Amino acid sequence: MGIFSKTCEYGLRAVIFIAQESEQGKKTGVKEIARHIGSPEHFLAKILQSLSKQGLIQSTKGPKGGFYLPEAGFDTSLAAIVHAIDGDQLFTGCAMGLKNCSAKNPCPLHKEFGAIRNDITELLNKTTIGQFNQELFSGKFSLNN
Amino acid sequence: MGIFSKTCEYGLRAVIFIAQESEQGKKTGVKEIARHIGSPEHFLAKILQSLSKQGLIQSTKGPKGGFYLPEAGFDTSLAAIVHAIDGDQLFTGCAMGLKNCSAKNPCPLHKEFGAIRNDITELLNKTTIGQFNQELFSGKFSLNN
DNA sequence: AGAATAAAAGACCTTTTTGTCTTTTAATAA
DNA sequence: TTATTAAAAGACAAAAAGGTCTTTTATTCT
Repeated sequence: MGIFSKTCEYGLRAVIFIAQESEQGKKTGVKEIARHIGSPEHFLAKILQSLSKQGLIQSTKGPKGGFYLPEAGFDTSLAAIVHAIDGDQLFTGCAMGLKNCSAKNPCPLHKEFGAIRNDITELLNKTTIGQFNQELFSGKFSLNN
Repeated sequence: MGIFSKTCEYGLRAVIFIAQESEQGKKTGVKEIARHIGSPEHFLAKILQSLSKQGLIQSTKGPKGGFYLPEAGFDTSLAAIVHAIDGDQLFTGCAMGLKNCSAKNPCPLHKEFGAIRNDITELLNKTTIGQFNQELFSGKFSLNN
């Protein structure tokens, strides 16, 4: 597996896509989102329901309904999404899986991986959901295979 | 989940421990290794069998048998262990799970995560299995909870 | 040679992750 | 107010990861 779980990969791609649609005032249904990001439809529905319950995206039911980002949502960090789906393992866990690993009781990789973890955290914190819209519109960035 | 699979976490801890024992000319049985690194015994046995089959560690059966590192084994990189257990996903996979992600067809995180992946790869490549013995002996580093 | 030891091999089980399907609830529009 | 639409909810299933147990094979020591 990669850095993120599959669930998280789908979640990130979906929310970034939703941001793009939302910028044009559109709400988007699961079916269309799934098609655009290349994910299983019903599985994605679950993920989006969870993100919605956690307030990271919004939704309305019925005709003309779908998922969308509220104003403030564009500034949500990728870290918030990752945290909401994968928890804080990536941000705080020991690379070697030791529960009591710390500066006082370090695993052999504690220091070096700490630096890398900081880089990852920093990147995910500073990167917002809405910041890719331009490149996505122009086709420079891709969200599907 | 963390950066590595649980299997890989156990594998890394075990091989580093085996290196420490091997430096003193000792062979070590699964039972003792499992106890020292805090892993399930039979599960670890599978992992070590696999690493042994791949030539990263060695073993002999019977009384006075056990796992050990041959001379050259001390210079094996952590990357080699990770690769043997988790494959190359960590080193080459797209953060967002896109199969066709590349410089020509990048996902939104392609460039930034590429840099982080390079750091991880570099660290794992330059770090050898044998280089922690001193600190492990002195109790500065820990492999168990 | 025979007993004891320890890895190798493989069957099997449990939990988590990933994925599918159906029913219910809420919103809209005719 | 009824039909339609789309998310919410939840049951279910498949696959992968994680873990356990037993049998077989190789080695050593007596």
